[in-house]
Amino acid sequence: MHKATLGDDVFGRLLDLIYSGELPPGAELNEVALAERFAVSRGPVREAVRRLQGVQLVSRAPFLRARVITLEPTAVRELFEVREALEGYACRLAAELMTDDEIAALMEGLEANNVAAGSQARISVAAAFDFHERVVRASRNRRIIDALCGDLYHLLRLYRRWSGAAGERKAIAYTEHRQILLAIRARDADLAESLMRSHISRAAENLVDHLPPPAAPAADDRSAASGRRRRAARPDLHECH
Amino acid sequence: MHKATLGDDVFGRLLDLIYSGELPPGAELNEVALAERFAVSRGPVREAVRRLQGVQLVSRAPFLRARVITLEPTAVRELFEVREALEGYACRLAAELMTDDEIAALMEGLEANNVAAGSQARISVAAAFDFHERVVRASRNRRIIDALCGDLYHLLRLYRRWSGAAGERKAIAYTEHRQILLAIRARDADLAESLMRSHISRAAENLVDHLPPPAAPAADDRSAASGRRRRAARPDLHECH
DNA sequence: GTCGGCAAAAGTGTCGACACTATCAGCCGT
DNA sequence: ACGGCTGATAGTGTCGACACTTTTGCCGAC
Repeated sequence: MHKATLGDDVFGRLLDLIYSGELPPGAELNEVALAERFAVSRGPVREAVRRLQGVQLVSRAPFLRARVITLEPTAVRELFEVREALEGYACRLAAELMTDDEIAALMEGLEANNVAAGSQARISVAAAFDFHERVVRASRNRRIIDALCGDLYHLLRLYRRWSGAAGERKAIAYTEHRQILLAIRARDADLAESLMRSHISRAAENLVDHLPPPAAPAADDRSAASGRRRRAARPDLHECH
Repeated sequence: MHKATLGDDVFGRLLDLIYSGELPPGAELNEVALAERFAVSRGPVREAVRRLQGVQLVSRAPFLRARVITLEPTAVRELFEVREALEGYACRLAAELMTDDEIAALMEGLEANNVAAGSQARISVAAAFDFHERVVRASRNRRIIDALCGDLYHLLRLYRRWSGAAGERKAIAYTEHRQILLAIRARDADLAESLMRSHISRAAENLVDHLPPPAAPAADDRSAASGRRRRAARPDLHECH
């Protein structure tokens, strides 16, 4: 069937490199180096980089080197405003369109995860993703789903990866998620949208407060380009939005 | 400075072909044919087509031919829902962020255009675009601005190009625009967002009602691929959203 | 006459080489 | 010594050719 093309493969691998921190924010993407590394020609690499540019994970000008985006607080704010608008609206649609069965299933998953959260915080995070994703998909709007679960989701992961936001929001998130779901079950679209917006807004504040120092422009760390350094302090710490 | 690259050039030219109707919805984009036509190699054409895919103006699977998107009513609805969410939010931000001077200037432009609309309907449309664009830009959110004035704007133009929506909304639009602007001036963010949403929602209904028949799958018109036919009935009729 | 398989054609994916542009080091003049 | 200029260098943009996939048209079997 759809035999995966090399470009798609390289795209995924570059995403992994970015998520893993091997390509930290601000790192430059050298087409030939990447092509060598992945043992492919420059064509697929080019295409993958262009796609990353389309997702706004890398910034690029015509003849200049492509760079992984930096984590400016302004950009974080703008990203979360878009999430507020889009995911809030998706939540409204969900309140109008979800079937009772879907709501019940989501509620069940939320509760089941909450009891498990005490011992294993990790799976709580995964479930938080799951909650947001399921609400978004319930909007039945392919364009919104693609935007939130595709492009914006990548950026979100990147920001979370590099933010030192602590886990205190994990506990709060459950409560907020539950309130949102209750509003959906009550078919109160206005309330559901409002709650989702507040939820995301608070997550944004939490995240921006824990952003790393603005990439201290001291010229000491001049080695971020092609090497494989800067191991992640906490290799896989995610945070609840 | 930024010497335009061939890929950018081809991208723009393809946009023109799509807008002009020479590449109608559903037409397939042949890379070699386009490369010949533009007197460039397949590389730039490939890149341009990929960018069009990123903007969702063409749909494409790995080894299949790229096609200009079709105008399904569902897709129109989804597009306008995104506009409702995003542009409504932008309107809220505008109500909070616009300076009094900006508001006064926009009001002035709106009024000036209204008096001119009686004689020349064409410029009224351009001004409607201008109104929406200026409100969006007032959101100060680069991500929202890029989305609405970039990707989604292209789609909007395409839909309007192929919809037979009549001009009765032009008159109504002025009133609605004015109400929105009054809400902004009153710094009533909730009202401004709500009004903008209603405005866009009504425009969506108007547009979807006038969509062309769902590309009647009768096999009579098998000639839509590479030639240059199907002249526009009304070469440049735009419609107010 | 219709259906299924097969081979040619059309089209996209990938590659390596060449052309053009930006960056940086060193040189010259002041 | 400092600033501007000029090469060399690294990197991206473009090209034409080849490999792989899908589609299409044809042929024979049922």
